[in-house]
Amino acid sequence: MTDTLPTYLSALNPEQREAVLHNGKSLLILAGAGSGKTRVITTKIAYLIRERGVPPSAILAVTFTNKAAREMAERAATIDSRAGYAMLRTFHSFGAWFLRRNARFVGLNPAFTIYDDDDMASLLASLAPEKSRADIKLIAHQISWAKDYFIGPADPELKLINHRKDFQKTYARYEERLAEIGNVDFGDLIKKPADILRSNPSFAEDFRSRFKVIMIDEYQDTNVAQFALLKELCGPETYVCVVGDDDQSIYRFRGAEVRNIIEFPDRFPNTDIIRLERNYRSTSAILRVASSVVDNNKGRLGKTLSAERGAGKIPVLAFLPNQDEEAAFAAHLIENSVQLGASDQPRGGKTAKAKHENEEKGRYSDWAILYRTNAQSLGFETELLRRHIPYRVVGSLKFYEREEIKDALALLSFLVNPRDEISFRRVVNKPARGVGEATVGRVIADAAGGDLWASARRLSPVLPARARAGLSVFIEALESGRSALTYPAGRRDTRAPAGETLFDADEARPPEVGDGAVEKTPAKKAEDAKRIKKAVKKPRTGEKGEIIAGEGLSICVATLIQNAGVAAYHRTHDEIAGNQRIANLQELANAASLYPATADGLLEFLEHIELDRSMEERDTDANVVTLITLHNTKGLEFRRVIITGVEQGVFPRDDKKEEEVEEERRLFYVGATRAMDELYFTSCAVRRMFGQTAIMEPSLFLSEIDKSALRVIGAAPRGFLMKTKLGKRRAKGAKSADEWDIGDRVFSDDHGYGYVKEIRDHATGAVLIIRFDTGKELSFLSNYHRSNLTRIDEE
DNA sequence: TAGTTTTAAGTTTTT
DNA sequence: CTTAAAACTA
Repeated sequence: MTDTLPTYLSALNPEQREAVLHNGKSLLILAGAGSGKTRVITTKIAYLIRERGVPPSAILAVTFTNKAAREMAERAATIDSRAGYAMLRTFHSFGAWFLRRNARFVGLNPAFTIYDDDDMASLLASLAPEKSRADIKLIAHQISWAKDYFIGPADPELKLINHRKDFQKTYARYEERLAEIGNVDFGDLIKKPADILRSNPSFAEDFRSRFKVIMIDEYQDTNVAQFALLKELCGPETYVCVVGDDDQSIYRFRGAEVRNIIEFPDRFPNTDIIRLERNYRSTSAILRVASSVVDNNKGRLGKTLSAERGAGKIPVLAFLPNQDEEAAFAAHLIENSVQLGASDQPRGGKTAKAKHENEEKGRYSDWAILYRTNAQSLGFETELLRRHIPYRVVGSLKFYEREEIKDALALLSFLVNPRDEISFRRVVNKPARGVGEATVGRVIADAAGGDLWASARRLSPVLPARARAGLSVFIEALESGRSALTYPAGRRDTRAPAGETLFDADEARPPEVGDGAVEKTPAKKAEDAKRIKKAVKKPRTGEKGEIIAGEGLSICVATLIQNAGVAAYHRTHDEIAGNQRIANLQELANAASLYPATADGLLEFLEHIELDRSMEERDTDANVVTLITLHNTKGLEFRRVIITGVEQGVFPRDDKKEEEVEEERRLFYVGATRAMDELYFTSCAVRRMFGQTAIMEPSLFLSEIDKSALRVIGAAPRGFLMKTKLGKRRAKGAKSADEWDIGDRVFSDDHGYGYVKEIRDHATGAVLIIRFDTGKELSFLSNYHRSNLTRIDEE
């Protein structure tokens, strides 16, 4: 039996094994939901190292999220520890890595910081102050869109995004200004590396020898620019393996191009295709529901998932009157299942197995509540809190969106890059220290696109007393932050001249072609992860509310925040909210303690924050319910899933065009296939949206499911699924008609006088269409709006 | 310039 | 309804 496969390979099914052992030119793995795709990738990495002698550093594996990258690294390392030396990153983080090492090709200082969408908008606003915010946002969006499609300002294809000449001009000016500042935006992290490789053929040829194997996960969500980058990274020797599922492409709005996966075999000649269609996650009842919706899509490769886990429970669709009931329903389901487990708990001695089963039954962490938009989480949070059900909200980026955190980060960014006008404007007078618009304007004009820190220093003596004093505080704070840093290696003079950048362009690191010397060891990475957890868990704050410095980079962060007067401002300004803000700043400082107190460490810290804002280390052991957007569930699985708000206008939104509806269908498919054992849908008759109570219809997707595939709870609206006779409902409608008649005069506190124009039936009673004297027409549900609407009896 | 009041606008999904 | 920007006042 010496010729049998090693255990880690024999554990795979034939298709998975074929995918792992495949060798040839390029490979496309079409992996359905729950088909063990991650396992294939991680095993393949280990296999290449073990059996094929591929050096780990010659393997590049690209994932979609940082979380996925971490997970993959962990799993691969359990098969072979050397896998930890492979490069596992997101596309953007790979782009940043590449760009820092090869920035000189595009005249960029390697110490760039990364602008997020807000910074992008601020920069655009400073270029075109006459434009409204909505316009700025649109332009910002179109520019990122262009970059996702690998279109520069000079490319004729730009017309396809916005044909107007002034858009082209704005884009060009934006690029110029960004280059002057020396920063990059998200799109640049992909586009610039591709540009560099494309326009430097001999360098590109050298670089291609670094990575012999390139694997890309979630390939269905890559965009045109990422495809271009992939093409540039591939030499004649490179082995390319992409993995994806066209039915799970859900990031079109961000430039994802499903065609990348559909046309992959055409773009990479001699591609072999392997399909993974055995689903190990969900029961067939769940898969049936998921497939019946996505089957309505036209543009897809098509596949048939087979359930390896048997029939299972029929998914439940609950029609509920409103959001509160929806939250209560979800909470009730969870509570019930957990209590069931608890009450079954053995009183006396029972076997460990029985105990284990009970525990499984009763865990909060089996449950996930899914919703389309982050805003929907609120109602569930309230209800879960009330019932003392533990939960966690995944992925709302709130922490880094808090004003105090953005301010602190802007201070740090400015410290790294004193040409960063956007950060400078944000923090120079925050908290207010007498540096007004006029002074800011003078400094910016004086710097003329150059070093603002130096200009501030130079101008300070000639400014009026108040501005001078304020600016001095700002400059001194920066200097205190800088002196908390050690300078980059190789620099003799630790005392930098005033206003000098931490990194100078001429000091740029030499280009790196495949050395990989600075990569962290797997052990180091694991240790870092532990320290992150520890630091984040224990936020300490000083007694008087000052920010306490820990070790490493936190000294710099704490010093800077402290001396800029930010902490003092929050402390004195708002006692209640201020405490929270200071605690947040403290948390930021704590997170920084993991990085060395060097300029490089600061850069690394900022980059980490820009590229991975999720903050939470997913603590899989915690026994809590997960609240999460449908988008965020990609790659996750839960025993029991509740998909909420399955209503027309919410999921899908009604303003969707056909192609976008297809994308929402895929999102439905992604959400439903997260469930292992039980799946629930909730659909409300009424929902508070935009500050108004709207009458909802069940989602189009629900009507695409065969009624035998779902168990329906609650009253379905008429005409939906159940083919009830019209007359039956009429009788009920007549009931409410004795309260309301067409033509009744009504009064509403919000909208004034009006009359009943129409009465319609709905799941929970009559719907009144009221035409107000203002000309506005609104719908009211008679059972839920009585307080808002009164009938005026006329003679 | 800072703080307050008023008004308007916006709510998808994320690296 | 909430949040953010603009306008206004001290």
